[in-house]
This record gives sequence, C-alpha cells and structure tokens, in this order.
Amino acid sequence: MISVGIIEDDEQIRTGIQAYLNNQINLSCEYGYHSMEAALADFKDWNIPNVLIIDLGLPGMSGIDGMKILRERFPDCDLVVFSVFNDYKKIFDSLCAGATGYLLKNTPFDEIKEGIESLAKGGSPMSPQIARKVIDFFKPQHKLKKISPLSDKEKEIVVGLVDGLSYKLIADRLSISIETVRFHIKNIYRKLHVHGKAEVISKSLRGEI
Amino acid sequence: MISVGIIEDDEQIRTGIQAYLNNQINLSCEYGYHSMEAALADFKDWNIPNVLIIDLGLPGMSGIDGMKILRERFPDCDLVVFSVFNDYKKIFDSLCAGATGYLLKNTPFDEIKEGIESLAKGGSPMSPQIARKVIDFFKPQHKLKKISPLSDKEKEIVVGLVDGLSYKLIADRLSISIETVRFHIKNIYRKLHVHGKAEVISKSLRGEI
DNA sequence: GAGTCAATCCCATGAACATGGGGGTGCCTA
DNA sequence: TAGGCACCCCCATGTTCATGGGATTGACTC
Repeated sequence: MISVGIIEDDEQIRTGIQAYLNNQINLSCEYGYHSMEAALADFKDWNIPNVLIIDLGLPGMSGIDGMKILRERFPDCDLVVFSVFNDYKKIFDSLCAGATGYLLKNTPFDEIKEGIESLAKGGSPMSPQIARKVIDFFKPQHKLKKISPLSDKEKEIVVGLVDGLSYKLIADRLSISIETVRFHIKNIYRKLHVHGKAEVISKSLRGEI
Repeated sequence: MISVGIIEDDEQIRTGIQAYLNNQINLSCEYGYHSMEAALADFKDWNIPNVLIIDLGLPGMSGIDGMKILRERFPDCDLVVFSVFNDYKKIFDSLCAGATGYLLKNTPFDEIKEGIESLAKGGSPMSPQIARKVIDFFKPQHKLKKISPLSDKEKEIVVGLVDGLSYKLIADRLSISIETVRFHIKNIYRKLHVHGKAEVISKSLRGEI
C-alpha cells in the first residue's frame, strides 16, 4: 500500500484526486493540503506519505521553495510536481529542488495512478512534453557552435588555459614557441573582449565559447 | 503512418520487432540493419524513416558514434536507444549524441509501440529506470558540500576570481585590503594544492570546490 | 598575382601575480 | 586561559602575464 499526499489549492482538483486514489486497491491518499505551509506544519518524521503530489502555483510559499525544504527534511518522500506549467524554467527549477516526477495538470487520473506506481518501482513519471524537454537539455546545441569567433588553434590554447597551464607549458604541449602562444592569446583576448586568462576560463567553462 | 527503422545486430530481436511493428495499423518497419555502417550507407535524404531504433552494442561503429552522425545528417529523424545498458555513462553519452528516447531491452513490444507513438506526439519514451537516472542528474548533491576545505571568506574570494576580477577589484568588492586578499589567496592555493588562479577557477566551475 | 588570414616567431615594458616572511584582533573550545 | 582558527593588514622578491610593436610563411580567394 502506497501512502500518497497532495498539496493543491484548488479544492475541486484536490478532493477529486484524493477520492480517485483512495478508490484504488493499492493506494491511499489521506494527506490533503491547500498550502505548503499547512503541509509543512503537519508533517513529522513519523507522519509523512511515501509520495507527495505538489502544485507549483500555490498561495504563499511556492511549490518549488516548498520542495527544497521537504527534500531536506524528508529525503525518503518522493515529490511529484503537478502543474499547468511546461516551461523550461519551471521544469528545471523543480527538478533541481528535488522533484522525482513532473506531471501536467491535463494528466488523466489513471495515468497519475500509474505514475505513482512507477515511482515505487524506481521510475520517474513525466508527461511526454516534459520528458522531451528534459531530454532536449542534453542535446547538442549546434547553433552556438558557429558563433565562436575563435580559430582551431586558439581553441586549443583555451583548453590549455582552462587546464591551468602556463604559457610555457601550453607551448610545450602544442609544440610551438611561447611567443606564438602569446600571439594567439592576444587575439583571443581581442576577440572575446577580455583582458585576462581568468575571464577566458570562465567563459569557456560556462559554455560561452 | 509512422515509418520506423531498426539497427540491431541480433537478428532474432531485429526481425521480431520488425514483424511486430509491421503488424500495427499505424506503423511500418521496412528498415532493418545489422550494423551502423550498413544503415549509414543506405540512408539518403529521401530514404530515411521517421524513427530509428538503435542498439548501442553494435559490431563496428558503436550506436553512440553512429547517432552523432545521424543527428548531423538527418536531424528530423528521431533516434531511440534500445539497449541492455542502464549506466549513467551510456545514458548521458546517448542523450548528448542526440537520442530522443531510451528504452531498455526488456521493454515489451507493446510499450515499444507506445513509445514510438509518443515520439510522434512530442514525447520522449524512456524506461522507468532511465527516467529516474535522468531526473537524478538534476538533484542537488549535498554530499560534496561539506568536504570543501575553504572558509566562507575564502569562498567569496574564489567567486571574485571566477568573475575574472583582479586582486584590487576583489578587495573593493569585499571592502578589505588588497593585502588581505593576497593572504586569503595564499591559503586557498595551499588548501587546494594549486599554484595559480587559473586552476582555482577551473576547479570551482567544475564543482570540485 | 595581389590580398587576406591563420599560424609561426621575436622583443620590450609595465602591470599583475605567487610566495615567502612579518605583524595584529577577535571568537571558540578544550 | 591558552591554543587554534578565521580574519585583518604590511613588505619584499622574483615570475608570469598583458599589450604594444614587429616580421615571415603557406594556403586560399578573387
């Protein structure tokens, strides 16, 4: 028997889901709250469901802020976002806050049920649109590739800088003179509008090159 | 009608899936290959399925390397990994290579079919275990937080370094003397066993602090 | 075949950094 | 209450870096 809770300010939705889940043979949903504050006040180590369905657009504390606290206090409770939002920011903020699933509000009841069961089996329920966006996060981004104004050689030099090498060591690694390294770095600085290797390393590691 | 292709060296699996998919009213699976090389030789702009199911452990060119090429040449063809591997490296390498879905080899035929349909609707089919690992990627990692040997002030200084500031500017930002900045940086270098700000920036941005 | 451009080298100067020493003041904890 | 630790400041030395000027070569374009 999986114990489920729901934090959702729309009473109709909340009670509807509670009623549906309580009707399932393997689920119970005794925990229903209209706000994150109410939920946090009620939960204790010995009084916490296995799974929490959380709306993002709550009055008072937001679902995302709430999840950070919940994740900290009750790491064994799986958090599932239940929201109308499907934009990147909301999705990634939720995942970074500790959500283990993300279902859109148009998800049919039976799929919510399946999602909860999937959680128990080590899965992560996501609406299709959400899954696609999460996957897209890893996709190579060609667009940024071409805007790099650096030549191949200059990029090699940047790698050396990122590795923390001195000009001398970069020269040795690339089998060129230290003067050539100097020359390239001058041009790198010009192209990137920076004035020191620290900024080059930052830009590089942040993917701005 | 969705056109599907499969690249899989195990003939039994390949023909089995082809037969099943061809039996579906809304799918066709005319493209079957035993290796990535064979597939790449056959595909043309006018001769490419909508969806490609790809095994990772192929003889010759690996599925991951192949996907990189496919993604480049045929960006409109959705790639779905079909593999026994469920380790982080394989998963993320696949996604970075351009996979839009990832199904484990124990996936029943009907779920493969549903996955393909989901793709067409903008979804990203993933086996539950895979979805969980992808989601976990975003989860906050507390464990590394405490091992940082740097004091609070030192961390502030590191932020300044990462921002590419000179000692003077860091001093101004923190309202302390440049000599104090020097002092802290000396200690930072000692603690991190490095000998220059470049290495500090690298370590910091790589999450090693 | 003149022009552009990346890449290779050289020199010089001032600024910034790395590293080694000194001093202090507080706060906490044994 | 002494020792440890984080924080604050100062000095001196040598190294590395940033930036400006040059010059040459080969490849590719027009």
